[in-house]
Amino acid sequence: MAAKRSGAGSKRARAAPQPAQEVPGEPPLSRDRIVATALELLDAQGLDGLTMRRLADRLGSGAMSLYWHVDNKEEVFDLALDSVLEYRGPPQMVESQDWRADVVHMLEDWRASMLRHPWSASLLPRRAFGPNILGRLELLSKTLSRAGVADADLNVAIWSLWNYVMGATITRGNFDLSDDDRAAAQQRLASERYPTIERSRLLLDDDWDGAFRKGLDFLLDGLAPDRNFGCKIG
Amino acid sequence: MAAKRSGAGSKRARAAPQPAQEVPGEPPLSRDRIVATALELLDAQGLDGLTMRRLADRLGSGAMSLYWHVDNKEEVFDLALDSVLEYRGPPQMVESQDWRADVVHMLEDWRASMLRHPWSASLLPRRAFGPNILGRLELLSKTLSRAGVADADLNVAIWSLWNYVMGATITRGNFDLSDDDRAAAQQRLASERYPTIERSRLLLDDDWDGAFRKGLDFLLDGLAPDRNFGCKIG
DNA sequence: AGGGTGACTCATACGATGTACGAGTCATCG
DNA sequence: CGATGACTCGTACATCGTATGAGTCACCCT
Repeated sequence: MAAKRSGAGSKRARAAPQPAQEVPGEPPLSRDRIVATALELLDAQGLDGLTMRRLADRLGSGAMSLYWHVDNKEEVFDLALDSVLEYRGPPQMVESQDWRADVVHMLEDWRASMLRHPWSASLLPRRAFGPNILGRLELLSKTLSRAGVADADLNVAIWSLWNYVMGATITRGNFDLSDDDRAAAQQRLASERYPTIERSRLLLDDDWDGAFRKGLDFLLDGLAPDRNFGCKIG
Repeated sequence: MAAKRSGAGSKRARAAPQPAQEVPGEPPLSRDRIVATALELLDAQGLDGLTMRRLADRLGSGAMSLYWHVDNKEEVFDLALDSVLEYRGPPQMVESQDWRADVVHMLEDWRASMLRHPWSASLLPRRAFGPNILGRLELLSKTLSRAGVADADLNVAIWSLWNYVMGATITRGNFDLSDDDRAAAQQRLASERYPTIERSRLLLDDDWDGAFRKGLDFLLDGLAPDRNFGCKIG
């Protein structure tokens, strides 16, 4: 019985009449504490490292207690992911002159936030859009719109940037762990018929940040509404 | 004991002296049959639908028998993924005039191959590069290189395209299942502070293919070595 | 004062999963 | 005929997510 499952989330409510006396043990369980601890665990042990039992242990509680605050493990993932994506945007970009720099900054911050927690990249492609993602998309939209992108092109622009950032981040997030793997793979190339990528040392290229930035520039060149920005010096 | 784990894969060898007499039951277990059946299962039931026991059942064998042909479940995923990415390239593109059309065709085929098996998108970002992926990357490299992309820019170009295709495919693959989810999410936008993406109906936009193509065009505009291709009429 | 209510915790248990282990079958070759 | 090695598979184990329902305790109403 109990309240459980009222509306969308799971419980909550009740103002704050906590008796304040459990100084010795642990503070009371709460959604926020669960999410914070899940983050720790994920950072320390990766995606598979997060289990409800381990999480509960770290919180000093029984495994099943978590389910009062959270519907299921999926929700823990969703919350952890969204918490990674929190954006403390530029304090005042109300009327920035350089929309392009703003966009680049936003997207680089986005990517950096996720790379700080490598598990988050593999987690992102899930249907739940948390408020923080939506916030980022909103800000991006607003910026592009204000920069002069026609409404008809807005969605294409946003999805293109999204795709690019997502792909770059996911790829990067799943790659840097395997340094010798990459070397091994690259070696395998030599013995078979992949001459071009073998020669360009594609799998060994380490300048992820630079490549991200350059590719983003290309994309923005294409998307730029002001076309004389679109033609770089070449 | 047994051979198990010799070199890289697991066994193989032995020419073909099969006695040919099990016509009634099932053909003998084999790596290929395992992968093919795994594909069926994945297509039918999704990522979580694939379990070693179910796979074995479908093959008419015991669960543990699989492990003779395959190291572990991970390897089944890797093989299934690579099999999805098989590329029957354009028969003769030895000296195609229109490299750009070639690239677009390759990338659209890539995306389409994965979308035909929606589970594959979430699976791709793993460190193992199968031969088919490498083959696609090689072909892409060769095409770009032949089109005049400088060696120094090759890797950036490839990774940019990779990122874009990956992001687009993963996003799409995880989205089309949730049609009302998207409607619900879009509705949620209205009640909160996301005016721009609410107005552009970002989450309801259904023209994935068109958006993919347009964004790709933008990217290629940026990447094009021939810069007068880079400036569209716009 | 006493009983009820609802918020919260947790022990136990269930059904699944991946796979280690080792015994089994059988064709082949010495 | 005995050995070898390819291959199959029953059993068992640890671990997982979570359903169920009993337990604790603060609070409110009468």
